[in-house]
This record gives sequence, C-alpha cells and structure tokens, in this order.
Amino acid sequence: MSKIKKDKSTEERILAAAKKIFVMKGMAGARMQDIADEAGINKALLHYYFKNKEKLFEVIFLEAAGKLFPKINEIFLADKPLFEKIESFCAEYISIVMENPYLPLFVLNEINQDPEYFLSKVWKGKNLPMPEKFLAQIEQEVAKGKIKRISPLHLLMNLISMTVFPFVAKPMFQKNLGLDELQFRSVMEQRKKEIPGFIIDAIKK
Amino acid sequence: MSKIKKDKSTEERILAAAKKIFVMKGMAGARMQDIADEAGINKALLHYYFKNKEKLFEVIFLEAAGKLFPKINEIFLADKPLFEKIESFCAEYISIVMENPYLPLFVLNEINQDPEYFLSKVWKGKNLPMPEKFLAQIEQEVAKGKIKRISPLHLLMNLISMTVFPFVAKPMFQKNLGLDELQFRSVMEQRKKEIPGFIIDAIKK
DNA sequence: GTCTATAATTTGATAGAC
DNA sequence: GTCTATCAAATTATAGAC
Repeated sequence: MSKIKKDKSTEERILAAAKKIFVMKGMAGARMQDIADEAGINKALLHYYFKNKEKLFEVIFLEAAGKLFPKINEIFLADKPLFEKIESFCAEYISIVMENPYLPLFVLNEINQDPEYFLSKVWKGKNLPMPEKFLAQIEQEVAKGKIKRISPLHLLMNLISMTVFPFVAKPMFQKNLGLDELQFRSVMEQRKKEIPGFIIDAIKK
Repeated sequence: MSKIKKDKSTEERILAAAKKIFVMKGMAGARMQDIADEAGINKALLHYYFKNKEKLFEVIFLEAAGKLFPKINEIFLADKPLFEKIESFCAEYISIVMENPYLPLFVLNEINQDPEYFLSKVWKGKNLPMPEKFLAQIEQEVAKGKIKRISPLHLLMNLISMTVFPFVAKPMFQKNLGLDELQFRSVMEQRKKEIPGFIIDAIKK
C-alpha cells in the first residue's frame, strides 16, 4: 500500500472505464480517448498503464468471460441431483448477470469475431468445459425412468437459451414488451423460478 | 433492364460483399476497403454507389432486420391455434436463419449500440410489433383450462429464446459440444420439432 | 461506370517536460 | 505518475482522368 486514502487508484478507474466503454461499444468501436475521458485521465497515461488497446481489451474480456463461463461449467461438474442443478444454475446465473446485463452479448459478439482465438483465451489450460457428465446424468435419469425420454443435448440448449437470451435481447424485449428497467429486473427475478418450473413440467413423467 | 446477361450487377456484388463484411465484423469493425475487395472493385466506386459507410450499413442492417422481425410479428398477429403458431414459428424461423446463422447476433449487437435509433429504423411507421394478441391468446387458453396456468410473458420469452439463442451462441455451442457445421445444422433441424414438443409437454395439462 | 491518386480525418501510440 | 504536444498509421471520402 504505497498510497492511502484515495477514492480509487488510477488503475482501478481505468479498468472500470474500459469495462464500460468496451462492453458498450465492443473492441472495434471503443476509442482509447473515450476510455481516457471516462477515467478522467488522458490517453498518454492510459498507455502508460496498459501498453496498447489490445492488452487492455484482453484484461476486460477475460474478466467478463470469467464471470460467465465458470458458472456454466459448474453445472457440468457438480455432484448434485439434476433438478437441483437446474434450479441453482438459473438462480445463480441470473443473479450474476443481472449486475452486468450486457456482458453476455459483449462476450458472445467478441467470440464470434474470432472463435478460435477468443475461446482459446477463455479456457487456456484449465477451465475447459466438460458437458459430458451433465449430458450423461440426463441420460441416466431417462434410463432410470425418472424423466421423459428427452435428448440431453436439446435439454442443455434449452436451459442455457432460456436463461441467457433475455439478457442478450434486453433492449428488444424491453421495447417490444414495454418494460422499464425495474420491470425487466423483476421479470428476470421471476425467471429464477419460472425456468426450472417450466423445464420440470416439460420433462417430468 | 439497361443491361442484359451479366452474372451480377456491380450494385448486387457490393451489397453481397457488404453484407458479408458487416455481418462478420459489425459496423465499427468493417472496413470499406474490405468490402471493396470482396466485391472486386475499389473504394471510389463503392462511394459512387453508396455515398458513405453509414448509408451502406443502413441498407444492410435493414435488410437483415427485415428477415428476422416480420416472422416474429407474424406469430403475434396470425389467426391460428396456439400450438400451430408455436410449431410454425419454430420451423419457419429456424429455416430462415439457418441460411444466415450470424444475422441474429449481428442485428442484436447493433441494436444494442443504440436501441432507440436502430429500433426506430426497424419499424418506422408500420411493422410495429404487437405482442398483445399473442399474450392474450395464451391467457385465454389458460382461462379455458386448455393449458397450465403459465405466465404468457415467460412463455413468449422461452419460445423466442430457445429458437434464436443457439444461433447467437453458435461458435460456443459448436466448440463446447464438438459439433461440426453439418452436425450443427442437423441439431437445429431437429429443434424445429424438439422445441414445440418441449413447450407442449411443459404447458399441457 | 470505373479507375488512380490524393485529400481529410480519425485514432492508436510515443516523446519528453514536469 | 501525469501531462502537453506530436507523430505515424489507418481509414473514410473526394477529385479528376478515362
């Protein structure tokens, strides 16, 4: 701690500013000047802290991806009954993303720019997604006759789609359904129960 | 028809090139040079046909949005039984998007850049989304005791999410689930039946 | 309509003073 | 660490010949 009692270190303010601008405009659309302005500094100082735009972007992107992917992998690896997994995934994922509603679109969009590069960045070494266990668990439930004969792959896609997509299409849903910020939050809060209930109704015998 | 028998007019080639580049890189990331190269012409000619980048982009964006939104509005306005609506929506929407899998992410991303502006462009005047009828129809089915007591809003979100999201997250799903191009298409083909079946199981009494 | 050459502007990045 | 001033490269857009 070289410095005491300042609201926020310059680096912290840069990172907060960069996150805001990058998530809003994307890598290509973001301007170093905008980030500097947002952080209350100038471009030179920005480059002093982060050598170039690419380096700064990588920090922001990896932090964003780090908020979204581990939670998905958790559901793959956890040692819990199927229904519990689905319930806790919806609730926890929505809670996390509700604080940063635009992260999923940001991350998915950048991944789309160069899937190989970005996906390798996301889980280089560890953190690899292992959906096999989860898919096998569904198979077993089917085999045991606990749930309907459903394709594990499609069930997984349905779960993730219903949980994540409303955030990706947030402006569209808000405009078309006439939801203000508060109402949108409320709807997403409901979905923590609504989605698991919907799935259970769909697959229970 | 001033000219006869040429593979493709210059304007057509420009539009095809612009679509490819804009959809791949987004408005901010696309380069006029790339579009010119892709079309086999030079930048000057590109500006001769379309005054500037913004104008060209608008044409592409509106065409893309025009492929995605009317189909959604159709389900809102059509005069058909609920189940039929859901079935035909899934099948038709997936068929349309399968030929341009990256359109949804492109459109959603640009809308996110400036929701007011882009959404006003999409349905200026006509083409306004009218979800009320569809939501009311669900209410009625519930009231008549035909289906479970479910929130119309959430059912609508679930339907659209399950249909659209796999395209938005295409690279992620492909990488994580180990699907090549052909397998992905096959999975989406299955979903034309899988999604309606899933929904029916979830809401039928 | 199409091209070459070039202007005009934006923007990422650096030099050097304090 | 932070700033001002400036450069160098990239990129949109135009002028003008054919």
